Formats: sequence, C-alpha cells, structure tokens
Amino acid sequence: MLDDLDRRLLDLLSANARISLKELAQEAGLSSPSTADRLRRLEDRGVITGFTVSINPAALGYALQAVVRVRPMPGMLHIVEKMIQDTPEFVECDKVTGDDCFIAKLLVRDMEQLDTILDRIAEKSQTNTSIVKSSPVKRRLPPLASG
Amino acid sequence: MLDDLDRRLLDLLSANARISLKELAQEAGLSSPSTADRLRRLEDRGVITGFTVSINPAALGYALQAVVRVRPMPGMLHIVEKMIQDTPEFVECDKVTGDDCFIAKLLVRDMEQLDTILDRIAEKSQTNTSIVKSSPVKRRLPPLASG
DNA sequence: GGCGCCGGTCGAGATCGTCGAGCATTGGAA
DNA sequence: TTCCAATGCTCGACGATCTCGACCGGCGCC
Repeated sequence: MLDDLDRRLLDLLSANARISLKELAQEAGLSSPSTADRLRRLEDRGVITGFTVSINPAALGYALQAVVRVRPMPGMLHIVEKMIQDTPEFVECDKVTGDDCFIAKLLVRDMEQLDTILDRIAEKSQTNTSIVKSSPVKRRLPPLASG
Repeated sequence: MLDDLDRRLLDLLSANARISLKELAQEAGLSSPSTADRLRRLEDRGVITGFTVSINPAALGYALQAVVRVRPMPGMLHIVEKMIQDTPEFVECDKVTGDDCFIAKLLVRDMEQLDTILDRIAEKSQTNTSIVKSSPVKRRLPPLASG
C-alpha cells in the first residue's frame, strides 16, 4: 500500500510539515518533482488528509486538560453531542461502545471554567472526568509498515 | 497574549500548514516578511510546537480505533507505561487522575490485533476498552481569544 | 521634543516549485 | 521474442516564493 519512499515522506512530514519540497526530496533521495507527485498521490488516495499546526495549550493559557467520559441521559444523546460540538473547549470527541457514549478531551484555563462547562453537560448526562497529569505518548503516527 | 493577526495565522495554518508564506500573508493582510516574523515569534514563544501531517488511519489499513483505560496492578505502573510507549499502535496516551491511570488511543488492523495487544497489557493491569464508532469532534484548536 | 524599541514595508538576490520533455523499467499481447 | 503502453523517474528552465538588509512610522519614556 505504501512503499519505503512514501513512509519516509510521511515520517519527515510528521516531524515537520512545513519542510520545503526540495529538502523533503533530498532526505528521501528523490527529485523535487517526483516528491511533489508522491505527495499529491498520497492526498488523492486519502492517506494524507491534511497538514496542521500543533500548539502548546499551556502557552495559550489552557492550564488544565481533562478527559471526560459522557453518558447522556435517555433521549439526550443528540443534544449532548451537539453541546460538545458547540463547546470549542472540547478539542476532540469520540463516540464509543461501552457504558460511556462519548469520550472527549477538554482544554480549560482553570478549575472554574472546567466546573462551568461540566455543569452544563451534567444537566443532560452522567459524566466522569479525569484530569490529565502528563502525556506519556504525544500524538504520533501509527506504524506505516506494508500498510 | 495573541493578537488578531496571530489568531488569524493560527487558524489558517490549522487548516493547511503547508500554505505558502505569501498566501498566508495575503489572507492575514500582511507582507511576507512580517508574516515570517510572526511565525518565528510564535514558535519561539512556544505557542506553535510544530507542524504535522494528519493521516486517515483507515486508508492505511487501520480499520479499528479504540480508547483503552488502563489501571496497572500495584508496582507495575512504570512497566505498563513503557509497554504503552513501546507499542507503536498506541498513538496517544495521557496519564490521568481517577481510578484509571492511563487513557490511551489505539489503532489496529483487526480484532485479532486488538486482542493481542490488549492481552499483553492485561497481564500487568486492568483494562477497559471502548471501540470508537465515530468522531463527532475531529481534533481542532481551542478558542484562541485573548489567550 | 527627542530617543529607542517594536513591528511594519519595500526591493533585490537567492532559493524553491512547477512544467514539459524525455528516459528506463515493467507487464501484457501479438 | 518483440512491440507497446503505462508508470514513475530525472533534467533543465522559467516563474513564483522566500529571505535579507535597509528604511519607515507609531508609541512610550525620559
């Protein structure tokens, strides 16, 4: 599915997505045009879905990070889902199997804001909140081998 | 902490981190050199921690995505943490307060692989696994207002 | 008012990306 | 075996982009 060169390109891009085509090409042992081609193909095939910036929440005043498990009360599923989507402090949310319905990640400035947001959610669901103490694995790519 | 221009730049970059400086500058109403300056300053201040590529796991054969809560058995905390870090299919892991010690995201090709990986973890901890059915909120930036 | 700092623009030279042309390899069909 | 088409690469040149130095203007502070 991916060959060695594709994997190499993805690795390089995951480390720095704003690297120049030329440098990317050099590191991969290709010419720029073929590197550009491969990138285009990876996007066309839907392997690469985009390029984005990662920020340090703490540097923006988000001192607290929490993982919230949410179990909406009967009939409230869609309302709760929309509340989460409409609350921009939720930066990620998955709908999952099991007792909980949603598992979401929340960034807040302080305890007060955490409390405010959770109160609003808790009107329509049971929640279980864990404060993030550290992140032993920062977001990374899965193994790309023979995809 | 951030002014309107910084926010605009971050927004644009979060949508497409490989956009050219020139285009970035135009969209923000600045010249390229000052745009480059601002980017550099955002990195220096630690607001921007990097630029990365986002991939579609399904396009790479990762058909299943799971959220695993992990509670290591007494004395096993560091061993379990290392196991998670050393298992590349764990693409994200937070250490949290509460009954669970870790909450991790796992990408696997099929149930068999899920089973294999969880078995290995479960030798040294209690685990609770939720399969991701959908993602109502895809990873996004938190509000940048007057941050 | 005068000064220095911060953040901006401008223009030129260097660097980079893109396009067309052409080449090598591969696989299938005659 | 030979031909042919498709694929994926390189090369070179042109146009676009980035970067660097020089300079400008507003603002706060003596």
